[in-house]
Amino acid sequence: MQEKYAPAEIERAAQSHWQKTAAARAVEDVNRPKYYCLSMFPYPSGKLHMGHVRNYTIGDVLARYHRMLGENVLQPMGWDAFGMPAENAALANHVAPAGWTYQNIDYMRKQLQSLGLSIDWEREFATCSPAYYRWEQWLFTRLFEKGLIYKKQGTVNWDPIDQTVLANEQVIDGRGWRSGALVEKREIPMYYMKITAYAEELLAGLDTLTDWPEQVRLMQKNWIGKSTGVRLAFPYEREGKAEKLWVFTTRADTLMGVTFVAVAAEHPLAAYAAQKNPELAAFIEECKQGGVAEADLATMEKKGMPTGLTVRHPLTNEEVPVWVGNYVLMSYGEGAVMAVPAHDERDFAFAQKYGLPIHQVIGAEGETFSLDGWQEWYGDKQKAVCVNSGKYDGLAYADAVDAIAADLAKLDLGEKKIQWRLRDWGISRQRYWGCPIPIIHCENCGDVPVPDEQLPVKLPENVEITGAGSPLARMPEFYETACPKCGKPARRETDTLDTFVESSWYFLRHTCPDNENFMLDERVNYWCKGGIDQYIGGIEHAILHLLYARFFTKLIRDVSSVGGVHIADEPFKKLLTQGMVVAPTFFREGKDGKKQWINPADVNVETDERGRPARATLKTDGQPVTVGGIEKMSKSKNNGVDPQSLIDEYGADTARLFMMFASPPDQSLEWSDAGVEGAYRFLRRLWRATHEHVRLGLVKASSSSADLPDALKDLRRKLHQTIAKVSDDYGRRQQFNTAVAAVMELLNAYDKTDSGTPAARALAQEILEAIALMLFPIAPHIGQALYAELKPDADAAQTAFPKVDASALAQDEIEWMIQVGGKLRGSLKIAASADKAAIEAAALASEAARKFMEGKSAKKVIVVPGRLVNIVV
RNA sequence: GCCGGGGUGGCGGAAUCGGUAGACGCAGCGGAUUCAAAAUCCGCCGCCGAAAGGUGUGAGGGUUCGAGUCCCUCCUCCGGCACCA
Repeated sequence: MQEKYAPAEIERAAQSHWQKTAAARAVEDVNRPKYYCLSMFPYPSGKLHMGHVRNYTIGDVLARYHRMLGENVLQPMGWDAFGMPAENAALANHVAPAGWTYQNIDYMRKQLQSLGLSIDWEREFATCSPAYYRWEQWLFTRLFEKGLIYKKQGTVNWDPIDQTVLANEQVIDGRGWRSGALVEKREIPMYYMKITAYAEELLAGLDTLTDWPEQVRLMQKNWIGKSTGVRLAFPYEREGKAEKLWVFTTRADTLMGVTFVAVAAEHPLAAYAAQKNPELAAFIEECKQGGVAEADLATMEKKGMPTGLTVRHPLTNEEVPVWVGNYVLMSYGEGAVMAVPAHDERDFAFAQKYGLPIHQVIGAEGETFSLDGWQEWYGDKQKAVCVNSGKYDGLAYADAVDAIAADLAKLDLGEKKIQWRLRDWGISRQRYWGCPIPIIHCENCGDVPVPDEQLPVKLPENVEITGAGSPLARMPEFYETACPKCGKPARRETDTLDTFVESSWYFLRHTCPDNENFMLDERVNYWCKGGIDQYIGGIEHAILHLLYARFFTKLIRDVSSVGGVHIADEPFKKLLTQGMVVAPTFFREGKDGKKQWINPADVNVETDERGRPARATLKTDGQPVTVGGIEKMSKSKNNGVDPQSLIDEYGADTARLFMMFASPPDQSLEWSDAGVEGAYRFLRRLWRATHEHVRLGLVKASSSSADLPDALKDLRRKLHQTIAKVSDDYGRRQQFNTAVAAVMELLNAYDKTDSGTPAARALAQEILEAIALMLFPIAPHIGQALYAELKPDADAAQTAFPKVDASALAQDEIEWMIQVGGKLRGSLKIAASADKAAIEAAALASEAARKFMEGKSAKKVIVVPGRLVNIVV
């Protein structure tokens, strides 16, 4: 055995050994329990960052651990290869998005392989390959035929200078990121997926996902947002004709307090009123300014203008003025709301601003209402009752809603209704680097799906990106085609699909990536039975990606033409949401006011007393740069830290070990390489300990504590406690930092114990073998190498995880903590066989108790089994 | 604005079901080894205090024999908000 730990050498050897033995190759085998372990696939942005290392190391730890438990493990990898960054890179560097993407994939694959991940690379694919997206197009046409995909108008961000649609990310402070122009909302036709048809099932399914973090289930529940309320109408006359203005409310009990109605700027009634009202038309035009992101809409100043129109209150027939409000969302409910300023914060602020009346209709007997305290009347639905509401006075929330809904129903002006916050999913993108939408527009036949035999609709790969509009719309050779139905000249759709579509089903395709005839085959039945056993990915995907993936799983299940395969209701049985790796951001503002983001590696940073970056200068010119926030590592903020230098300097095992040791996986982690040295030191120390043992000669490992002297008995107990702890941390808890700490403690204890006797050498053999195997999931190369030295004929990658010897855990004495009045005052060793009375007596007689009870008698003695005794005086 | 999560020594973090706060590691300090350095090894290390002891988990309040953990109010940071992925 080599004396020095040489990571580069042993990592090369281990990786070539695993390749030779096909250690990570997954083969269907119905006789073994399967374990499909999947990490969210990366976008090929160029280089790995620390978030990737964290994500894929966690996945590999679980995959390797479960292999050691004897399960048939599948751990695949792919590339989420369509997306905006490729087009941005194309613009900046005059390269084709396809070439840029494939280059990135090649580089990042090498980086992943250098980490020693036990991935079955035979199942790799990139979503930008026609072999993958043809099945996405195929599914699109099936869903289109079933009406689960349909066309309607949608609102997008429009850059009037670049004449192009912008993503929300490309709208900065209401302006286009490249042109600087004020962004406008614009309505265009788009395809939508009817996710709302599955709202009820997506909500109910959350209750079955017991191995998902509660946090994620809660966020999805709130996102789907089921609320029960009343859809009701305010009647009015328009040019002599009776019309109804519909609104939705969850607070029908406040209907008698309505003092105005507000409609969205895009509402037809607003447009009608604006015809004879230039001022209102100007206001509606103003509302079009700015982007469509909800965070911006919700935080902007609430503005409104009266339309001059009135509607009639459905129950009192009183006139109610109609306003246009910029805070009313056309996309939720009816695009119109009834306003009850006395009992809604937003309505109250609006009424105050524009001098609209405020009528209290909720209260409690004997209490009075003042404008300052209006919130008190809103909050508690349980206690509140109707007041100033005529026949509804005295009714509590639920009764009032029922009574009012019943009266509205009699008038044909309303009914109870379930309302969802969830909206249908707009999947059209006016972009090039995505999956072409397989539709042909024919003047005679309308929107015709591309027939199966014409799939895939291939995306031309050699194109020039100009930043203005979609290149496909300028390529007659792409869009000029014939109608599949009537054969007349027709125009191919030039929009592409939202890239979330690719990531909504890739996990199924990994089971059968080579099938050229079907989207999926029976292999999916094996690997995905009961769902993918473990899914690992960033918490930032808690809602959108995970919801869309759940939705797609149900869609594919329900498309009967995907024959012979049985898809589970839910795709991911167990979910581990990784916390983000965050890092400080730095930037300089260019002459045009645009931010140029600078990588943390390129600046020198001064920190304040709280350790946060306060000032920074660019290394190349020594001049200051602006310090931004601490944010998740991303390409757009250029704050990703490349792990390659870490791997080059210390090896993959140290990088992996440090990443796992730095913090629990679900917690966000502010990147710092302080402490990498400690991980490396630990591996070196372990190497040295093993080398010393091997030098003295291999022996048979001990297997019992029966004849060991006390010191060795204690050490062997520590070993088996550690095996129990590490198994629990890998398996149930999925918390790897504490598993590493436990192994470190074991090595510390091992180092402190004398090792001369044959019994000690046998125990050393047992301990070192166990450490090599326990560390194998996290640091597989050194685990492989050390185990081979300790057991020359064995292969760690083919060896079971160490088992706990329960008899080694037995203890003669237990140390009890002694508390007096809840404060720790001492400790006491008592025989493990002592009963409760004996423990109480011993505690009361202890020196700590005597000293701190000050002669008072014990009022109560609390014994917490195996832990402490609290004497209450 | 809305939804979700976090805040514990100089730093990363531990404390798993309400029961020893600070495991493990980093940094620091003192020592050994060395011609010297690196590496390694030993010891110390929340704060106040000479000690006894007191105090301490973002702030304030509460429940409990006992609270980092449960409840209420607030501050602050991070993620998501439907076209970043």
